[in-house]
Amino acid sequence: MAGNNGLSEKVHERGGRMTRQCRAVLDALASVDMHPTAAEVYEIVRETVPDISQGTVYRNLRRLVELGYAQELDYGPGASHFDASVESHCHARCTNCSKIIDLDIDSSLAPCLKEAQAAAKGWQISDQRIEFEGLCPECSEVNKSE
Amino acid sequence: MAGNNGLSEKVHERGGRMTRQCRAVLDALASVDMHPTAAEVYEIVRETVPDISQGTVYRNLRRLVELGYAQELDYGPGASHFDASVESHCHARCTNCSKIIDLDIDSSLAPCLKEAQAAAKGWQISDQRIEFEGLCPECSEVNKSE
DNA sequence: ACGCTAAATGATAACTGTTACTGATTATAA
DNA sequence: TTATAATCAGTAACAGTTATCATTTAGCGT
Ligand SMILES: [Mn+2]
Ligand SMILES: [Mn+2]
Ligand SMILES: [Zn+2]
Ligand SMILES: [Zn+2]
Repeated sequence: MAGNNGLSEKVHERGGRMTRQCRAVLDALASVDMHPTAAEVYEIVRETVPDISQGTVYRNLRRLVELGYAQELDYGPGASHFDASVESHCHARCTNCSKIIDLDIDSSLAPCLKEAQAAAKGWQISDQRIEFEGLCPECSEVNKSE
Repeated sequence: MAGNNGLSEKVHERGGRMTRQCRAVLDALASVDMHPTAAEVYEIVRETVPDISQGTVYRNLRRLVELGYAQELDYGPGASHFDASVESHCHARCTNCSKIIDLDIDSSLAPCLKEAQAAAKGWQISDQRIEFEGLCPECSEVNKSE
C-alpha cells in the first residue's frame, strides 16, 4: 500500500540519500489524503519507524517542499499543514476543528483571477491562495444541536 | 491627527475600560495605512507610551479583533499582520520583504466566488481569504539587477 | 472629591511550532 | 569492504504568542 509514486527515486535523482526515515515521511504524506501537520506526519511515521525524531520529520518535509513534491499551507494560526498535491488549488478550512479539504474549482475561478492579478500593478505575482473558512459539516451539526 | 474614528467610544460601550495603552493601540492601528505586525504596532505605540509592554499590545490587538474592529492576517510564516479595515478584501504579499498591500477587486471577484463556494457542500462558509504572493515592485527590481 | 473594586497593566515565565547544533549513524560510491 | 559525506537522534535555541501574578488604575457609587 501507499505507493509513493516513485518519489523516492525522484528524491534520489536530485542527489538526496534515501534513508528509512525519508522514505517513511514520503510514504506518510503520499498515503494520507488529507492535509496533515508535521506533528501528524510524525505520529503516522512513528508506526513504522518508532524512534524517528520530530526534527527529522520537519527536515524531510521541508526538503520535500524544496524539491517541489509537496506544498506547505501556512494559513491560519498554529501549525503548517502539508499537501502532497502540488498543483495550485483551493481549500476550505474548518475554524473549529482545523480540518482542510480540497475544492476543485480552479477552472471556474481562473479567468476572474487572471483579471484580478492585474490590480497588483508592478508586482510579479507567482502564486495565489484561495481559502474559504467556516464550519465543516460535522462541526456545524454539533453547533446546531447545542 | 490619527482620529480613531470613534473606536474608543465603541470599545467603551462594550464594557471595556479605556486606558491610555488601549487608546494608543487603537490610534496606532487606525493611523497606519499598511498592515503592521504586533511588533510594529509596539514600536509605534512606544513613541507616545514609552513604557507600554509587548503583552499589552498583544492583548489589545486581540481585543480589537474580538470586538470586530480589526482583522488578523496570519498568512505566511512569521508574525501575524493586523488590518484596521475589517471588510473582507484581497491582499498581495511580497515573499521577499513581507510587505502586504490591499487589492480592490472584490466587485469583480464576487460572482465567481459565490459560485465557487457552492463546491464546499455541507460547509457553512463564513469568510474567504484571497491572497496573491510574489515580489513587490521594489524587490523585483533588486532581483532584476543581480 | 474620595475610596472601592474589578479590569487592565508591566514584567516575566511558559508554551508552541520550528530550526540549529552536535556527535553518532549510515547510505552510497569507489 | 572501506571511506566519507549526508543524514540521523537528541536536544538546545529561537520566534511569536499567551498565561500568570503582583501592582496599578478606570470608572462607578457615594
Ligand atoms: Mn490540498
Ligand atoms: Mn488590508
Ligand atoms: Zn470542523
Ligand atoms: Zn518586497
